[in-house]
Amino acid sequence: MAAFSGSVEHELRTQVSELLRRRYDQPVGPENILIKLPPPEVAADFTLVAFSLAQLLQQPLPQLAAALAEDLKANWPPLVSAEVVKGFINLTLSDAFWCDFLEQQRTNPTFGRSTDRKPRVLVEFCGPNTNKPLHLGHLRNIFIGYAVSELLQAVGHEVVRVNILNDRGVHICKSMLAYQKYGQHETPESSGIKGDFLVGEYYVRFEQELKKQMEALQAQGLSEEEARRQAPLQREVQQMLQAWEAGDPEVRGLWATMNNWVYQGFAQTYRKLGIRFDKEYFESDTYLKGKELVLQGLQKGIFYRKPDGSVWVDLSAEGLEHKLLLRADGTSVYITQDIATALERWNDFAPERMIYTVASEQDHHFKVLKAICRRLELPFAEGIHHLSYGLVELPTGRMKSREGTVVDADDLLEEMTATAARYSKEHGKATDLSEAEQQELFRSIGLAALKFFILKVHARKRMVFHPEESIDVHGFTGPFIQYTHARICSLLRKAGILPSQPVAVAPLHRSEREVLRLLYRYPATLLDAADQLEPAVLANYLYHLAKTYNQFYQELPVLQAATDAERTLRLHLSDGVRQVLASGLSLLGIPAPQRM
RNA sequence: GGUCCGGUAGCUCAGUUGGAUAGAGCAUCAGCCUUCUAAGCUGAGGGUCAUUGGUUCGAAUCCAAUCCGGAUCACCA
Repeated sequence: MAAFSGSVEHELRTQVSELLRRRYDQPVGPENILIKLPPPEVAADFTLVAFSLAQLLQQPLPQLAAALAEDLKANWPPLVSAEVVKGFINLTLSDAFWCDFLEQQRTNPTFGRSTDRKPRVLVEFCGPNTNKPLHLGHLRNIFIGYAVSELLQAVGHEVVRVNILNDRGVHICKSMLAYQKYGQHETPESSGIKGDFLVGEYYVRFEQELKKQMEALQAQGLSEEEARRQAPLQREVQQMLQAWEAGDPEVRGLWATMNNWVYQGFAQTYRKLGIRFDKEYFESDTYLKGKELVLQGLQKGIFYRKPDGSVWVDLSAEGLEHKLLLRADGTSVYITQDIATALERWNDFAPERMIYTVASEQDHHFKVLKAICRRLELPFAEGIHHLSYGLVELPTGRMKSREGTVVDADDLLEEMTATAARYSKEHGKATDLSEAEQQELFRSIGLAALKFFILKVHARKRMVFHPEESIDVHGFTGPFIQYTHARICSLLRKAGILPSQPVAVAPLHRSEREVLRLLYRYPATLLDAADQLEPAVLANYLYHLAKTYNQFYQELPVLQAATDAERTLRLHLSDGVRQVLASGLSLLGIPAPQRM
């Protein structure tokens, strides 16, 4: 059905271009012809904006618009009316056109998706530390990254979904050290605590114990900075990091054990969220690489060495600053690792683009990364793209792990599920389902509420997470769209086998047309959302479609329609909406239950 | 201080890339279930699109300046 993605606009542009050339003997390229969608109060399907054409052709606007409307009516068969209002020409297409569109749409299970193949793209998202559970911030990252992956795939890209595990460093050693001191060989099995939460508890424990030690030292008159440096735990954790880097078997063993606990915990959470990765990259694999690349750059004179031995790059030509790449002791810093990881990904998959789903705090970091890769003339440099999203804040302000204001992903999911269950039971919903089916349903409704609440906001915007609003099921929410879908499914079940013949051309009601116009926009919406890497575009569209369908549903009977032709049309129309809602929700990673 | 991002209804957000009288949801108020799932639908009130100037047939949208909020400018990751 790629043929229908914007085909009317395309055809219209070509027509208008040709008609203008004939009438005024002047070439007007199709790209100069502006087609818009009329506002709701105008009962037309498309609007041709003539202001700029009048200017371009040096013709008086009223005459030009009138002439163009006449020419179009005479030469473009699908058109039944062309009304001129000021500089707008409002175009209405025939009922036959829309019925034909519906028939094509409905019988095409992949309507909206593009069949042409586009280059391979790599999308990184999630990026957790392996010392604590996933939290609300990761959820926004994951939802955006996953939906963008789905969108890119839907429009024809081959997509590689990757995760990056920050599995080494001093913060990882903190939970290890605390476990070593206080753990008493506790395991997820022995404690009954999910692995990532168990490790997280020791991370918190470390910070608490360190704080105690620091307070004792500060009481003796040391500054906070000095107290931190001298605290025994701080020294021990540094020693542990060195032991880890030296490959000490005992430390490495503990590290592997605890990380595996965390990974098992993450895997459970990923499953609940309905996401997966094609490949996971571990920082512990790449943190030593990159050094070679820097030394090559140094040889080529792209970088320079300071007297202390550290290596730097001067990015002032790009409006950036001088950036350290290797410390005086030869060890690499974060950005050096990132170059190495990018190279590894390039070697693994040779993607046209590498999309990094990372919070906007790191906007500057990615500018620098890209600039350095350009300097090194790495083949993937231009393909580096930072998919930047704004922080999630709570009504009380930013989440602070030290202040215990972090919302854990697992807890949140449980709450959403419980709320969905409470609502369903209070309202006597889905009572004909089995216990297991109900549980599954509640989970999918809770997930829908959460994902949609986050995805409906444009990624670049900061957002405040209001718990009460996020679990709402009314209005502009995920459950509302699910509900519309489930209601259509119910309708179609009652209708039995759908009439297979194409709909007879019946005069269309206004609300039927509005639904058709929206269905028609689905392919273009997907292209737009994928192009912008913006799931919110799709989320907004889906809400709009569901809302418009509900208006139709309220206004016109389907099963009890007056004529067979109307009944068939409305059933087909409902089926078309059902299909697009299911398709769109799936791209957002939201399940579409058939009853609720 | 430099750079980047944001500022639209009481609150949370859209706004078809410069087009028609700026739209939704929540909240408030008033209606609609003997008919296909009321997690729905209809209506009302609610706006100096941060401010000021500019660009033009036309600006929430583009440009400039200013104000407010946030992020960033680490030998942290």
